[in-house]
Amino acid sequence: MHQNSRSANRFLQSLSHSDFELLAPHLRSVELRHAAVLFETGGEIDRIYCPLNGAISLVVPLGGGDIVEAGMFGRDGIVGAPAALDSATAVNQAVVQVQGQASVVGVAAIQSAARQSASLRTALYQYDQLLLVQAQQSAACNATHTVEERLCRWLLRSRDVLESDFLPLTQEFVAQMLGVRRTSVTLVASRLKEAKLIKYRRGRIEVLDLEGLQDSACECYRAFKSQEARLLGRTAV
Amino acid sequence: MHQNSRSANRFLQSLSHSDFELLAPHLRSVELRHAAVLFETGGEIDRIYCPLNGAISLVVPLGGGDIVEAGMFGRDGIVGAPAALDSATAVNQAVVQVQGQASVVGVAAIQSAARQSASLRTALYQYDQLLLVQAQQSAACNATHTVEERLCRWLLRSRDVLESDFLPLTQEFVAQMLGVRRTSVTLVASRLKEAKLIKYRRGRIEVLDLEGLQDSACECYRAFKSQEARLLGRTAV
DNA sequence: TGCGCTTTGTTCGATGCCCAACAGACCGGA
DNA sequence: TCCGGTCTGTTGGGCATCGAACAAAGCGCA
Repeated sequence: MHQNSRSANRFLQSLSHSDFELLAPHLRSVELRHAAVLFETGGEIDRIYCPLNGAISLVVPLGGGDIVEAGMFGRDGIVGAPAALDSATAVNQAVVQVQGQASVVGVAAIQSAARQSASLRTALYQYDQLLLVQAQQSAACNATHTVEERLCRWLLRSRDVLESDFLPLTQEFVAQMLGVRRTSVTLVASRLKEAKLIKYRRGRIEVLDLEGLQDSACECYRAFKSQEARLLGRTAV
Repeated sequence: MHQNSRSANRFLQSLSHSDFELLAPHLRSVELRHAAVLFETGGEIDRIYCPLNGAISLVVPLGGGDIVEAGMFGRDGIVGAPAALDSATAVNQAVVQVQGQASVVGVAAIQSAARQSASLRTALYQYDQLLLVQAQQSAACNATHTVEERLCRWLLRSRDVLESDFLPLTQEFVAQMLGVRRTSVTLVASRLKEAKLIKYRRGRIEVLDLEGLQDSACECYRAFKSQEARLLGRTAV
């Protein structure tokens, strides 16, 4: 039943046969509904999410209701790794950015599996490192780059996560993730549209010119990709 | 010989007797010289640093030579935890912000110890989480808060790390960490000086009014402290 | 087909920060 | 005591983004 989830999620895919067998009996399917909050900052993480499609953002809530994104994962990763490696308390909020399905494993099962397998722990830890990479690259990017560069970076990353040129997102939502005004996004987006890099209408953004977008993005996009390749490109220790 | 290092560094302090004994034979002392680079992004981490005093910044290098800080640790933490938990490759650059001493453990010894002790792994992992907390809070902060708020937050954090109101730092250096112009720091700093929150001269900043600084800082400072307290306040699993 | 809500577009003044250049002050070393 | 380099102060123009308010258009739903 969950063999197909293994081929859909990169984390499950990367596991050795024996590590996968530790988790397989405990895998369940859940729907990721848009805007659903999977866990809260300081709250308990009750399960680990292995998205099969869609996207999950990890965000920092700020006083005043604003939130800013620190990183995102889709089928290229997992969400909730700390539940397996430590206590099950979240240091951020997880929000469904684009609806989809995920395979999940309850916290008790994943902790028990992690206790048994060092290679599973390493695999989990790599995705935690990958979130750190995103968060710190965002910190640098948000401090120094323009809204246009940051928007391009973010669209490119979303495209990679969703593995589709078609991004079901509103400008309002994007603005929140970037920590800028919605009108700034509208302004920049219309420039990108005019340059034929993207097109969009009411909650649907579509990437038209991948190379062009990359040229307009800051180095942060490539920086993340190269770190991702390095981290996942080999199994460690 | 290294019993005193145990009392000086909070990580070593927090370890159980048996975990500490795993590391004790391998502890060595090193000097942390100002501006020394302990490891590079993508480079090997050859040892874990447990500062006894001074401060180490974890930074993201950007093309063009700029760097932006993602987090910092002093005797309140450790630097290089990933070396023990995964392959020994760094996802960021570690730079000595304020000179001092550190106890260090070579990568082979720490990996071997981590393989033997789950509680040691958990302890190491907590400091990795703490870096994530700093990085993602910085991402949010850099996106939405003013230079004044960010400077105050940063000074407060430095003060906590150094456990001193006296911060041996130049405005140029601070500006780099925050990802802003040096002249912006000068401008804001002189306002803080006028308000009698700080005083300074050529590379020496001194906190005069702690409460006042906290009032001028954004919520991000308190947000980090509360997460730190939560993460370290109890031993997990 | 039409209504209403959501999303996007546009204006415009305000402002915070950039950017570059230079002046002045401090401090250590000769 | 003077000199040179590092650090801080100051200027002023320019631009990106904010902030708030309102207009227009698209889409779902009845």
